[in-house]
Amino acid sequence: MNGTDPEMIADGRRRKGERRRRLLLDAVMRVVERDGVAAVSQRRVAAEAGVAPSAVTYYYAAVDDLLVDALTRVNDTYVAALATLPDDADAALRALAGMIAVGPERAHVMAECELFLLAARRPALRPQIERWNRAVDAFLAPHVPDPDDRAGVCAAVDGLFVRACTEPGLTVEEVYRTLSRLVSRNGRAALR
Amino acid sequence: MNGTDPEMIADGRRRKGERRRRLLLDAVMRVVERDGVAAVSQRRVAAEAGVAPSAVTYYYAAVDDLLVDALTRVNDTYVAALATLPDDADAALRALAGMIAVGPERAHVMAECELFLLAARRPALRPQIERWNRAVDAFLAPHVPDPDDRAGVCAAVDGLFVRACTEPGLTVEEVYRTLSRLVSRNGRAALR
DNA sequence: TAGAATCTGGTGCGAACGCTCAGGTTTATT
DNA sequence: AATAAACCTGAGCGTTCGCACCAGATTCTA
Repeated sequence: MNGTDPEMIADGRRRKGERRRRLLLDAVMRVVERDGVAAVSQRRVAAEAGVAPSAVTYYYAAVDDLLVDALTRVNDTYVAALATLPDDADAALRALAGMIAVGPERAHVMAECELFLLAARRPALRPQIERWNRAVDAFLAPHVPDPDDRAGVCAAVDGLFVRACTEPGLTVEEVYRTLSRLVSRNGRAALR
Repeated sequence: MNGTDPEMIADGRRRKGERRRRLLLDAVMRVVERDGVAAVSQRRVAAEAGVAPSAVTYYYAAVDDLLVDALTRVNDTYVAALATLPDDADAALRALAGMIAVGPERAHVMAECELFLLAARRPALRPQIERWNRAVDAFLAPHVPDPDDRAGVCAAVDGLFVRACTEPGLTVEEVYRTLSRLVSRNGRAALR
């Protein structure tokens, strides 16, 4: 994320502004979770955050910018999470599966997916996509050395994210099983 | 698709109606292609089809129904296309890659992707998702016999669809390469 | 303490939205 | 020719939307 840690800002005015920004972004996420990206509007977010509609305009010139910022933040958390997964292949895959198949907390997963589709149309989000792709690729690199093999596993990770959106009942066990199969077939163990 | 072939309907009135319905659905696809699912509205579709706004309401009680119908049709074409792919593994994968990486004609690919995300919220679209998943699974079954291995390849297919949306420059060659790698690693050839 | 920067909430405009409805046109049936 | 069914439309109602504008409150700097 481009945002500096709010607590590190000296100026108390700006600090309050940053806090306010977070309030709005959290509200956006709640709206996305409940009604989807399409339902995100200036007024609705304001109502969700308990704030005057004009406050949204104050911090974001257009609602579109708000959306971009919110989805960027979601991507941040995922990229960061990928970077801190354990080194051990099995443990890492299990953790990744846990990130994908999260029953009730689907909001972030769906937001990440909607980010992908949104990026297909909005150039402003393209860098986020590339960041995500690079992060997945880097995470898999140690376990699936061959780039061509890795491309398939990367695609599968994306596909599993989508499936997690469409199938709320998807379990961590299922995702883990699929992932570990893929890695064992395409990864180190399969190399001759 | 539930719709009967319009040309087979005896009643000229209904036939005209069916033609009209197609006109609207084509307009929807054009709007989706240009501005995304979010931009689909009664008035916009009507304008795109060169029809009075009330005409949309006449054929579809709510715009949501229009969207469901349009996306269902897209899914129809994909499911049908999957069913008629050649038996030969290599030829089939090449054809599938051609379905995914279609440069300018991305509209249908994106529509299929948006269908997936929409279905995450609308129960009316759930059956379409399951139909798609079954179709992919059935297509891959001869080439990737083991169900657990197949799950990974299925996920990768979905992921490649998403990637085709976010990367307009994705080539058929790249997709084919990835797919054939996956199948050779997970499929018949890899079995012991 | 003065002044600048930041924040806040209220009001309102123009546009687009979904949807209803009364009534007119076309086509099929009898 | 008469009746009915299906098709089609223009006008319009009520709602929501994004955004602009601005007066006043708050907060920091000097």
